[in-house]
Amino acid sequence: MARGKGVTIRDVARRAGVSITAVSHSLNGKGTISEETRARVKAAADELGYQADAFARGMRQGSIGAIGLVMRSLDALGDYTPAGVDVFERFAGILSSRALARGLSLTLVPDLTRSPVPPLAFSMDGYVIMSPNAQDPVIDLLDRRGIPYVCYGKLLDKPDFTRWSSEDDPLAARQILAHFEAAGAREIVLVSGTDRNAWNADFLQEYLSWCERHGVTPRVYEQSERSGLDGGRDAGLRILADGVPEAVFCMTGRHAAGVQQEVLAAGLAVPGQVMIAAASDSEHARSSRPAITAFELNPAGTADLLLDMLQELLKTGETMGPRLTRARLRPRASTRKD
Amino acid sequence: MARGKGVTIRDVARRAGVSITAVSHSLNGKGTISEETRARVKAAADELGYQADAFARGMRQGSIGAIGLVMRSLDALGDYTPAGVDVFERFAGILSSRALARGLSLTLVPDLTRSPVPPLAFSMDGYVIMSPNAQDPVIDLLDRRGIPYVCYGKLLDKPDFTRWSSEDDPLAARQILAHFEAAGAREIVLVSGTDRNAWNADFLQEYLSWCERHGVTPRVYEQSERSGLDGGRDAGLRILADGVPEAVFCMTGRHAAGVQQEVLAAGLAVPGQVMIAAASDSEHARSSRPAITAFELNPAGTADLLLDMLQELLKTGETMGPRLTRARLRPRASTRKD
DNA sequence: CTGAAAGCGCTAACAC
DNA sequence: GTGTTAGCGCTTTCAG
Repeated sequence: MARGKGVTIRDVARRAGVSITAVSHSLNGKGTISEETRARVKAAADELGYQADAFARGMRQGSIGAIGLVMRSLDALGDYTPAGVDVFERFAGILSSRALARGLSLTLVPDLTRSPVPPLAFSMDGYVIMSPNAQDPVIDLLDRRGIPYVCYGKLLDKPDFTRWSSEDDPLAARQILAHFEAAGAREIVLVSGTDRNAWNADFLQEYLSWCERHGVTPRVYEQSERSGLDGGRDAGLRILADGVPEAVFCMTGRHAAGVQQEVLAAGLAVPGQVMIAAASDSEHARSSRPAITAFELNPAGTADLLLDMLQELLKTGETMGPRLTRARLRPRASTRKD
Repeated sequence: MARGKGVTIRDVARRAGVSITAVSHSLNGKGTISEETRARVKAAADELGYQADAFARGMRQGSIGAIGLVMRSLDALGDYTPAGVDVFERFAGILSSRALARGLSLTLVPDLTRSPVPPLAFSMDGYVIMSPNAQDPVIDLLDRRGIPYVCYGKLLDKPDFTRWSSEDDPLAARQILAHFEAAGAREIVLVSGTDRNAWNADFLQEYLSWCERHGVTPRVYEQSERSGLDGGRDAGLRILADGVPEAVFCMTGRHAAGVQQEVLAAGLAVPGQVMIAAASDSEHARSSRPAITAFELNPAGTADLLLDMLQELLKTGETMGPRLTRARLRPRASTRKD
């Protein structure tokens, strides 16, 4: 059952009146087969609805045309509910359709280090790891097993690791800081996430370096990515208690929306007195009033680059990275100062 | 490469000083093996980090612990971008983690009838088809190949088909109509989607039957699920042009938000003059002002029921359905009449 | 209780 | 150009 209707290469060979080698070679364009035989075999295969058994083939060639996706940022959540960041919600679907276009199927594999590990997990051709953490056990496991992988986001603790792609986060960080600056803000607050990934680290570092260059005391408020709107409100209250800043930059759209609610509730004007922006766009950012300026990430472009790298890695055993895409800043009312 | 580090059953056998049969039986709890041997084998397997090759195993037993997910509602979109309906965005992730808990991995397979079909596609143990269309070619293909599947949503053109699960849509439809009625509305308009699936059909049918029972002339406005907020605004304008109703019921949260924007723009009060509700919750519905009443679907519960059915089907060759879950009506300000 | 051996469907040497 | 054959790693009779 579930095995290509039981039509084997032997059936096709019999039908076409040739050997099974002839069938294999014809269908895979491998050996030296006359055009005529090739055509006859193809016809026979079509008539029978022949489809090479993926397992048998995989067993012989050691690869099967399937890659796995591990979403580290979602592993913390039991139910894989989107964390309110557009890019997470969309990436699996986008990667899957991009992979399909290359003849690869995409399997979602939650945390490989937790049992039960699905049987196929260690037989994937390779993996895409989204938002790997520092000292990520999943990365260790793949290394130990010698399974090829590429990452969406760099490995914080392995600066020599190059097989990653992502939006250019430091660039985006500088861009938003310049955006605030151009609108006249100097006292800028950062609401960062708590996951130990490159995304948080890069923005934090650029922020700190900006503060240093401008002689401003940094104000960083940590808030779990998963705390959502309420976490944003919490951060907002803490920020206001410490003194009203000219601008607040949040890593997630939900946090930004929460901060904005509290800022408005305190009777402050957005963007008049406080500007607000987010490092990742989401429905919350778009539909808040005023709408919140945010970066639209580029999961589609990044997915393509990651697949390029992974395929190269599978083929040649190595690949060169990192490869960067660009996030697009979407200026909205929350930072419009005129 | 990518093959369990190359540790085979033979290596384990040698290490434990037994035959490969003993290893296989020990690890799978199959034959009659002494407790002592079993323990020795297990120890050897652990030390070597042995992991049975999924392809070899799959080849022998014809199944591999992997199921496929086809999202018909998203196949129409090239990039699998969520259509603004919570349940689509979440279902893949939820199903994947629920499947994992049962030792199954989940592979996303966009439209099986379009090439190139990934190699594994026809070797899946079974499939979950989300929102199958009427006369769905994917269903035909699976039937032809004899590949087991279950559906999220019934097959409109196959009333005898029972291997499906979903929220009880007719019940939800009656519930929202009663909700409107209780708030004093009689002239109710339906903004339906255009996909030919059970979801649309069931709501439409209950709506028509309600109208008939109440001697009200039905007013149905079709709008593609993919038209989003703009589509909702368009529907809103058409509705207002035809006469202001007491209530508008939209299949998607985005449509509802769009309709509400136009209703408010026309100077009408929501819910004072026009009430609005949606058949599926989404960020749009929640963050509109006033917030829009909507049904919160139950993808987690439905995923479990679907997996129950699929596993039963795989094991016994048959399963009984349909199995219904319940959507929860979330009353919000858009229908609060006091 | 344990092991030898057949064979799943396929690909790739290697003969013819 | 074409066919024979040896396995890939595993499970499963079937003898011992």
